[in-house]
Amino acid sequence: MAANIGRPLEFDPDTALEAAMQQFWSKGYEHTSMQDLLVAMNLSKSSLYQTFGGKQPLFRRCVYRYTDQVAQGLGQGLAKAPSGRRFIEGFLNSILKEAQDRHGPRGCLVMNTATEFAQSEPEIAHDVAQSIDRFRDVLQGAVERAQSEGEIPRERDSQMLANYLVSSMSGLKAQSKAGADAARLKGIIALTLKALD
Amino acid sequence: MAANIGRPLEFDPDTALEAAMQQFWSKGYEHTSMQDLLVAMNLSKSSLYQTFGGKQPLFRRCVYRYTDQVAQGLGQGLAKAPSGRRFIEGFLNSILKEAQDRHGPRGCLVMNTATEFAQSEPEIAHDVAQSIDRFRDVLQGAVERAQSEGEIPRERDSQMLANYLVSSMSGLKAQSKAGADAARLKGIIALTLKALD
DNA sequence: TGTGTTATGGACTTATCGTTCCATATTTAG
DNA sequence: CTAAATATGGAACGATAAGTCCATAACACA
Repeated sequence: MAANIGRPLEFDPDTALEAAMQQFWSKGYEHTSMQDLLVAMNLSKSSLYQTFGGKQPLFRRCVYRYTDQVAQGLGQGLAKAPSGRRFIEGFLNSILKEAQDRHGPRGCLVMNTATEFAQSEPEIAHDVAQSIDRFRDVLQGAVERAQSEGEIPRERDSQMLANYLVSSMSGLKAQSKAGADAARLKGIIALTLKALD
Repeated sequence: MAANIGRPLEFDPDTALEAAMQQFWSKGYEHTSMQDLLVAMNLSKSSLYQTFGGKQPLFRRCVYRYTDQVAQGLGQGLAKAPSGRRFIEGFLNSILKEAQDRHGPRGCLVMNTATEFAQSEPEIAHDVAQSIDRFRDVLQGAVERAQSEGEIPRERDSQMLANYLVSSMSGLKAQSKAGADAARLKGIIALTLKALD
């Protein structure tokens, strides 16, 4: 496939992609210029175009990468968690930490993308919907584990609960980004968990 | 104050502002160009700059206008509602209608603005935080009315419940914008209401 | 009617955007 | 050592953005 002939790349595409993702996550698509990307990724314009095809294709790869990382991270967290319920609690509480992150609260890249593009770009809207369903599926696994462990009533619809958790996460991250303090977020989280009983 | 001397305006500033707000709500700040605004508002560039000062000041006035309209609309809805609880249910269910709106699901202009600017523009972040608190205050009134009517337990913290409702609304609107269908939204709404019991 | 005041339309300016292109550098295969 | 292939750096391009400026139009008042 990839011919091993010719001059070799002077950068690691994966590292560059990660840097681009961080930029888009912090500033959104429109507020990130090519210049910003070139600096963050530490490569030349030609290399960016040759390797990633341009700004928009790069962005879509970043959203995909983010989705993978988050879904995979949640899956691993669930595997290690002492119980499904505890995992869900930890998942919601982790939003509190984001506010103290060095980047500040950046929200969820997928939902940020939905806000920026869902209305105008059908292809990106499709990516977003797929990402959301991936998050939902992992959380549904957590709900079902909690049900099997007796921490959530078995008769509840696990898929709906998972949809609810995705929606709640999105709301919480938006509140955090909009300046809500820790006390407010904690209160919202506590109420959110009530719906699981 | 406003001198009534000189050539009179050929447009109604309030109508123009409403048109600008609809544009910003539909497309966001960056995706709305001056050209878009001039067409939507039906006025000349000079008039826009003279009357509104430029794109950013116009945008902030639009966000303020939106906040006023929503807060006032909620207040009137609450006054007419048969009960506090019923008002809250109607408030959440109204998000379902937005998806069938001729504009499509546009989310909440205030939260869209938070997503686009909270990280980079402190002044706008301040406006956003104020708007959120105004929404919260109206909803807190609804919660307290429901408590006095025996539909929500009196011992619950009405302010926290109101914060929770704001966050839930924001999450729901984001899900709607991201393509969630009516069934999914209804399920989330039903779960959201459980937290009030 | 004339003067001061504000509004309007449109040309113009300046900056920045994403993208393309080409000459040059660096590698592998034969 | 040569030729083919790929990567890189930087100049140049076309488009579009927001914002400014000025000549002209339309009013109120005296």
